[in-house]
Amino acid sequence: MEAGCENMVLNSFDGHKFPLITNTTTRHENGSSINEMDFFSKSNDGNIPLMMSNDIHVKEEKKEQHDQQLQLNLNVGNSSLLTTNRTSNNGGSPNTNNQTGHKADLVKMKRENESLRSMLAQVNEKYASLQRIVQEKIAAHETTNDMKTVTVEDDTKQSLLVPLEFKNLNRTIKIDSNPNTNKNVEFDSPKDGDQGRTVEATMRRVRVSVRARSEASMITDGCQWRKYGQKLAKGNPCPRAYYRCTMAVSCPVRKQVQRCAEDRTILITTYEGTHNHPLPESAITMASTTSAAASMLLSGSISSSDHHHHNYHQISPRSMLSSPNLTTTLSATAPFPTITLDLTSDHHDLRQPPPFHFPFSTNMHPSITLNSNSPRAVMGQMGAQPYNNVTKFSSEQISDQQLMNAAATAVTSDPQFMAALAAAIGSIISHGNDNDNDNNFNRN
DNA sequence: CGTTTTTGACCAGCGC
DNA sequence: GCGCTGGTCAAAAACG
Repeated sequence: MEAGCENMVLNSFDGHKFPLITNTTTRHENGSSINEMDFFSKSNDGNIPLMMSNDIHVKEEKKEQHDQQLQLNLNVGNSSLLTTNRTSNNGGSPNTNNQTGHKADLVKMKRENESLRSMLAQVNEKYASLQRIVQEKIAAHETTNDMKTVTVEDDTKQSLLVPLEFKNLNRTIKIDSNPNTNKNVEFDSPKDGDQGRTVEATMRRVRVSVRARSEASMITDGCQWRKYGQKLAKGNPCPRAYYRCTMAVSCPVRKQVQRCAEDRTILITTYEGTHNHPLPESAITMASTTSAAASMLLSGSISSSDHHHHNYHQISPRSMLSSPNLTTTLSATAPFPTITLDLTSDHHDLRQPPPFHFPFSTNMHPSITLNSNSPRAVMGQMGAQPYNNVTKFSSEQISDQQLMNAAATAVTSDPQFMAALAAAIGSIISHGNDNDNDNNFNRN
């Protein structure tokens, strides 16, 4: 990855509110304690990741208002609270009226709570159902795809340790050897027969970048890291720090942390490699998110209509992993294939976190019309130099129905894509389940 | 004293 | 082949 914001990409959570960013303290440079932004962590008393918020909106698109039961808006609780807090100070209402009003409010709140529980239960049911489908698809896929079991010798074991983490790299490598099957991911394809080594190398080379606004020097992702180097990269006055995972002796995962040259409030964290050890719960969200991103990159779920002229992809804004305003850009022309999750936005940073949106609302698919007319606009977002090979999905050109259809097709046609999504969603949902009675997500 | 960070040196890949 | 750059190593320093 070049200095600055090259290969960067995606954009997300625009227009949404994150909960207050929590800062944890971590021993760091110069041995001093530094602030560490923790947007994938849990609250003190709950398990909701910070990517979720006090204002949780799990909604389907407006077009699906007939399915009101899926709408989940925990803001209702706030309104109830406000109602409850009304007092007789204004106008001096009689106590009897107050008591009656309070009782009515309590009843109303109770009903709302029941309603919310019901909605949450339904969401959970749907999620479980989807997960079952995912598992069935994966099982079916694995039995029919003989290529899948050959190249990664420890695939099963690794899946147990780190579910779905870069799981389909083997497929990518295999398919790379067959230009007819997967042209859309063009990187580091092995040209010899040394697949064991190339699998390892490729697993290490696939990168997932996370851009987030933070004054902290590092984001907390649940893993333990040891700094092993620092460099001044060309074109960026901010040094790039190199960390390796120390949760296991031989864990190959590295990460680079650097501030964006164009906007130093943006922290760019680039992950590389696959953990070879069980992850703590607090690390699963980040791991799942990054692995989902990488899986999409490697599975070929993302593709361009013009493979030969566009190998830089931006999926926007309603793609994987999250809010309707998330955009994701893939770079296959960079030295390593890189997908960047951009958690920054012009109007909302992590100090004003957006509400969580159920990521299944829409999706993307290779059949989605591409718009390659505005590469410079994309690069403007990326804060990088103009890049010739940019393909941009234009959400404005795609109707919600098209997106939904595309999503359905993508999900049913690509089990690995489903698995990747399920991993990301699963971690979020499971955390949410653990905490459905507590909406205080703030830490400290 | 063990662990972590710092930082200059070293190495590999790439372009010219 | 040479220089540039990114990435890693490892000895020294710092820290708890």
